[in-house]
Amino acid sequence: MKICVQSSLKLLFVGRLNMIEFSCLKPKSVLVVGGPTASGKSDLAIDLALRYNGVVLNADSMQIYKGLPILSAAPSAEDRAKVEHRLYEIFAPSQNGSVVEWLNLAVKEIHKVWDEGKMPIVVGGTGMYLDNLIKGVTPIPETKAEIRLQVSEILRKEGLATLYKMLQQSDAETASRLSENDTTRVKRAMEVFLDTGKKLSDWHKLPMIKKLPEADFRVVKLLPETQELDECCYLRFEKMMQQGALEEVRALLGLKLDPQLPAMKMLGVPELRGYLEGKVSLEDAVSQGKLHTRQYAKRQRTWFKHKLDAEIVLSHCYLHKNEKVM
RNA sequence: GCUCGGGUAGCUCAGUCGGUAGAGCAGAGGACUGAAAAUCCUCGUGUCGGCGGUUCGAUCCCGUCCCCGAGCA
Repeated sequence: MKICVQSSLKLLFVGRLNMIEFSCLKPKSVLVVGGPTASGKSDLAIDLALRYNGVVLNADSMQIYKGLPILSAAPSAEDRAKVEHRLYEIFAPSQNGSVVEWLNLAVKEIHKVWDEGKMPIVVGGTGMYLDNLIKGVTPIPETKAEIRLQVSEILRKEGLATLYKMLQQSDAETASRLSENDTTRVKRAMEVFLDTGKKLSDWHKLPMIKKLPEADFRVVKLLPETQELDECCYLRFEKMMQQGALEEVRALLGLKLDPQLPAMKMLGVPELRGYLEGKVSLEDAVSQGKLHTRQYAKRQRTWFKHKLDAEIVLSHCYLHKNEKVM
């Protein structure tokens, strides 16, 4: 009988598949690929799928939407022909997805892939999604739509300062943890309190619930140095422009969606929209798009660096031989 | 050539009724528990265009020179 010892951290200096080896995979293993945008994780996922008889599952909060295949870097027909991809482009851009919605779908798909005798390969740049999948979620019930609306109204009429004061009174612990400028989190904390009658800080003291307690997560993360990552981001945005990103945004604007929707905030959309509406030159729009892409990549890099434990860390972008950086 | 604006942080600009200066953006690092490609936190010395003058003290006032923009010739 073979004795399995999970390898400790492997540091790879060249992003080539022949150096990536997962030993002792089990029937309930899940390969996880995390890393910043443009680091080549989708290609890595495909190569892993080819090698381990896998199905690629999306863990990216933007690639889940339809309508922006170029800007979201959705898998191409060619990629889909190589290996099966699931959970891509399944929500309308008018929808507002969430971590838990994704998580429920992902859990279902992972079970299906296991049942098919294949290896689920979860890949994405949304750290929080991977975190919730691997470490679990706090058991807070879904807040009611009317509560969320109520909080939005307070925010709109009274402002964030008022909302923050309310939070200080109802949940001082969370309030002190948050910045008074953090709209997203102050809102969320207030919604939870009003809906459940229980403080968010108390909810957080409960044990996390793992949706896949039986899963053996095997993680590889890409962590290229900033300079290399920047180059990858620039190239990627240029490629998107060549592929017709502008037309894609034009079509999206035709839908007249609420600009607050996640799909409307996708990198490149606000920038190219500025050009299409005659507010900035194309050159400026593109350089802003590149800039925001690399700023985003930096944020993701920070997340993955500190929050995603991995047994394999790649210190370069994962590129195929015909692609070159710089 | 003349007149009027300007020349201040990598960029755009504010300001100092004379006591050596500060915002936004960019940049660096960080956070992140149901919008996360979201949201947020921390970090600001630069010959204040050059040279003179006035002054205890000039980036600020005066002179002069250089550069940019607009107008007039």
